[in-house]
Amino acid sequence: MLSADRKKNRVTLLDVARRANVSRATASLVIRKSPLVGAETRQRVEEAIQALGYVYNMGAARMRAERSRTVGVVVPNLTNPFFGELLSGIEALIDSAGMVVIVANSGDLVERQDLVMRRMREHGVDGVILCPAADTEPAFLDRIAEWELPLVQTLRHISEEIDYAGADYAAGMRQAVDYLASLDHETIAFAVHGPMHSAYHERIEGFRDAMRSLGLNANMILRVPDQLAQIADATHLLFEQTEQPTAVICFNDVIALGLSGGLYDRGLQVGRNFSLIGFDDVTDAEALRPRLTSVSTAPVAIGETAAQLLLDRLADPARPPRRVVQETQLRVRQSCGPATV
Amino acid sequence: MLSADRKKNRVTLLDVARRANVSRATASLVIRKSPLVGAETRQRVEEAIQALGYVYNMGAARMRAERSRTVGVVVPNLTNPFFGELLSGIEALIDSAGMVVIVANSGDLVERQDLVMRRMREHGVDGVILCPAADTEPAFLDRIAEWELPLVQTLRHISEEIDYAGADYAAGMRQAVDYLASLDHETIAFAVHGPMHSAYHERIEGFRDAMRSLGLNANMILRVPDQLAQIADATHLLFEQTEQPTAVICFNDVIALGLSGGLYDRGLQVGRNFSLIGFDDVTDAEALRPRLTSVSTAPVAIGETAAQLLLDRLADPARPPRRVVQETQLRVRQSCGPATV
DNA sequence: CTGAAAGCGCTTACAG
DNA sequence: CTGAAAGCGCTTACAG
Repeated sequence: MLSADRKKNRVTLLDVARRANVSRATASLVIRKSPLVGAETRQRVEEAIQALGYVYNMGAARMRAERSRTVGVVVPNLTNPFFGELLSGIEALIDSAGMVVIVANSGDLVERQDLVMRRMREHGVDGVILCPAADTEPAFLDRIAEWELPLVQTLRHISEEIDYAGADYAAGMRQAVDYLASLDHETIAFAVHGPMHSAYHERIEGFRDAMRSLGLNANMILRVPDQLAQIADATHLLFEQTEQPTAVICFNDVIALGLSGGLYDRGLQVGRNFSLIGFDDVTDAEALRPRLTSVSTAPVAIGETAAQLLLDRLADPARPPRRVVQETQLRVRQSCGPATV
Repeated sequence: MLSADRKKNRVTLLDVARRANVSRATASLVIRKSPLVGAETRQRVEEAIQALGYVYNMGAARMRAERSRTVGVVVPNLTNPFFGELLSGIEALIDSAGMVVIVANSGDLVERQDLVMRRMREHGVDGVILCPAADTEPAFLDRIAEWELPLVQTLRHISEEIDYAGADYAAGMRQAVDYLASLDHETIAFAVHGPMHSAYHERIEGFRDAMRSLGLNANMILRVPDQLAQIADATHLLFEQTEQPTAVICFNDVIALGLSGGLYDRGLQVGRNFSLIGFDDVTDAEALRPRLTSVSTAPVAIGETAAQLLLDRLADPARPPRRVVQETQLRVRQSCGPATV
């Protein structure tokens, strides 16, 4: 009954056209702001739209026009504030392009990612921005290319032939290492966790290269738990190495936050007895005590870039693929001090 | 050219039907898993789908069926981890119902919210979950009701006649106050910030009622900056009151994190010289030192509840409105100690 | 259980 | 600048 009412009441473009004494095609042109329509006609149509309370039906338009003004965004995790910031940047740009974003969570699982991408296709998104789940095969992206579904990779990349927006993680690592070296640290640990993907490897390699080029031991890499709550209790790992580190670089600020607590629990004073440096520079970094020195990767800006890449590709599907890699920035605060050996 | 190719190549239900030697209607029934189709016929159709690489066209289906399997979610902020967790809960449930979520950011601005809701309508979402922007007028929700667009409010509520999913903020405040009182605190400040909306007022009233019912001064409410980075510097406000508080309850964990730094900067030891209690219990609470005692409001669970309310309403548009208000839980950690006066 | 027909509300050429 | 016609790919009654 209800939906029957709704249907019956629905005012269509034809109703508008009739009331304005024009054809449906003309009314359609007015709505799409075509310059082909005369000012007087346009006004009549707009009045009719107002009077009738006409609502544009994207569903019908997309069917005919073969585009939906909809883009998909799939991320491995919605709970992590980092992805929230990324999403925020994407949404802002997509919105200002008059489009809308459909968001989905892959849980960093390739099977779910498969499902989610299929669903995106059925919903007829015009394109998708994907942070590929760990272990995504290149063949998966090839398949999407066969669908002719425009795609951009973000934060992690699998294929060189597909647009990518990210940050220069290796350079960020070099900034962190160089800074610690300038404070005379020589034995520096790198604490990592999480799944292994391009961003993971870039950070590891960045650390290694930077250490080696300074003639330092590049092998002190230790894995800590994924869950923030358990990281503090893994701090002892720092003190079970063959050599005693005086500083630790963290894969991300989550680890930095966790180790910061663990160091405190051991009675160490971060920035005095031990130096700690984070990665990502989430908002908490500034609020911590001592304030956390961290390498900023600006996720909001990455999101905006990813969205712009997709918009550009939609405009020209044939353009060559681009990689836009943002510079990172070291935010020096209080969590590092001179090496005291 | 490209899109022409795509169009030409598109395999439709009619192609599938022909290949399987059935009518289009029958093929449609198979896709929608209707029990009306015989097993042998079903299999033939499924083989044809496989062989042809048929992709279901939601756009066409939604037009005919008058529903889109799409729900809108509009939040005032995507950057705040709290909303990320809410969104995560919503997405999980909506996904498992075979639907998809369109997300939008109102920026907590009524004008943008207006725009965004209009866009949602044009896109034909089946319903929307809204965290209303501060200063949303009840008339705004009435208008949406006139659109016959199913709606559920979350975290904040404007109208009693519309479904709502939230937490019992007032009870949470009472838990915080009672706990501090049990440690003999008598002069307790309440630090707030942000826009004023139902959740704001509920916390304020919850604080006041709890304090008054213990015979304590319920008026020590102070506003701190919205931005985390600036909160620490507002800590002095705590020490410019007519009476000297021995504890502060924070409107949320962001404030708690900020004041925790500010207290540290003044040489105070949280949990010894001064007690601090947060609200929301974000993941950081456990990682801070001293560990932050906080009232948990479980945003993921609120998101799931909101999604379930919407699903239920979609199933029965006429059902009476419901309010589902989750219990909060006090997570006692290390940031509170006995009053030392 | 299956088929032929109508129609959802728009946009796109094509004429004029 | 405007109009008449066709069609996007499905689902929904209605017959059989």
